[in-house]
Amino acid sequence: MSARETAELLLLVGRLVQADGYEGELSPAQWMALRFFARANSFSRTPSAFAEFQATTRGTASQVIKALEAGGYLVRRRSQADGRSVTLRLTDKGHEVVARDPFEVLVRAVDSLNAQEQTAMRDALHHVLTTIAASGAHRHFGVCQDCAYLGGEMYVDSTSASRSALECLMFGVPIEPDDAGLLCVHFQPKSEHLEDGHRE
Amino acid sequence: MSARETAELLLLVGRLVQADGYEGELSPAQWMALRFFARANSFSRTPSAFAEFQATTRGTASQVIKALEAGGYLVRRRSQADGRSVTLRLTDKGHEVVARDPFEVLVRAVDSLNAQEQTAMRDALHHVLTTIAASGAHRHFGVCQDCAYLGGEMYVDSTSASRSALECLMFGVPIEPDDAGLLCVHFQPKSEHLEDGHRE
DNA sequence: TCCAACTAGTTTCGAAACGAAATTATCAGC
DNA sequence: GCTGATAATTTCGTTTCGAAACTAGTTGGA
Repeated sequence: MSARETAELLLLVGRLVQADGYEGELSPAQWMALRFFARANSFSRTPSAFAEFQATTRGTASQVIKALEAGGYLVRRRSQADGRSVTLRLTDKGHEVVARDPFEVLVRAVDSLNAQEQTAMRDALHHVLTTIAASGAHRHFGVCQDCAYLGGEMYVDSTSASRSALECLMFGVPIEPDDAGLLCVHFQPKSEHLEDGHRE
Repeated sequence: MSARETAELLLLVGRLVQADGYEGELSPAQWMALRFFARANSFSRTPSAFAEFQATTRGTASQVIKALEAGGYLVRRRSQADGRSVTLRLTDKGHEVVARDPFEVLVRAVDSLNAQEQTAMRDALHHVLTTIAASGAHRHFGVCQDCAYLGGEMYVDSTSASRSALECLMFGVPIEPDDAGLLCVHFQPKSEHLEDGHRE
């Protein structure tokens, strides 16, 4: 009963923030895309990855990207490894704009919670998202730190960003320091229990 | 920094659930309307209230309602108190459908959290929603129990539904037992501090 | 080498959802 | 009755979306 109420609140918050996004230069979908490309690692800055992240089709994703490109927020570059593939990158203008995201209202609201509440909320959302992703056909994106394919040097302190030579076991390539904290399409949760383990 | 991540998770969960809503008989907007009219009290089952709840215009709300009415999910009745006003009610078919809401995935996901986590999440969402509502032009809906206009008999146990003769101080009318737990347009938070008070 | 199956991305199309503005009907105050 | 406000609806043009068709590059046999 209370679970239903909480779930409704969740949906409503998303709805309100999205509605706020309308009044401005970019549409809600465009904001989502810009946020995604700002937060995705080099493996994941592609139209397909964004489509999956957004639970939409590649066609729709393509249109959103085209609009952002036309507006000068994104630039594209063909992959030299795979001629079909395309990588998107934020321009300076794009970076300026994400800094003025209307979504900052939500960030500030979350920030006004105390540390314990923030941790509880993030962990709970994490759990909910994993559950939904498991039940549906959706993929759950994540960062290297929480990924099953993370290899190389051990790290001890889970709160500090890792900066030593880590390796992605999926591709056998070193993980760039800049990429370690960014979202990845190929993310694989270590395990259900481990994912929830760091809760106090 | 972590607040940003949490906020993104929040938005993403909303997006995923909405995407799930697409595959079926009803559109996401129609699902929202059906949920709203299932959970709103008798003061609030109007097109205008739904529009405000959804942060959309009355015109858009009107169209969604018309579609649901045509599908046999809602019935309308003119208010005898105010000839302009209209009250919507779910049909049996409407009730059947909300029970099979794709959004149930989210409810189950929230339900899989332990009691403490659920409470923490609901309180945190509550706080976030209030903050957003305060910063923007949006109104925050709520239930009689948390409302500044609640009068009449005292209640002690906040977890059990109140069943004695409560009164709405705004209209000076008794609150029907069925309405006490439902959302209300005229909801007014008691105070910022009291709202956050019942946290441990 | 050639060809079939596959994958990344794009385009097109029709169905919606949306906000804005105009419209109708009703109410409240004078 | 007259005026202004309010509840709801209608209309219109724009935007967004998913589905499906399409282009181009890749992969893996035979």
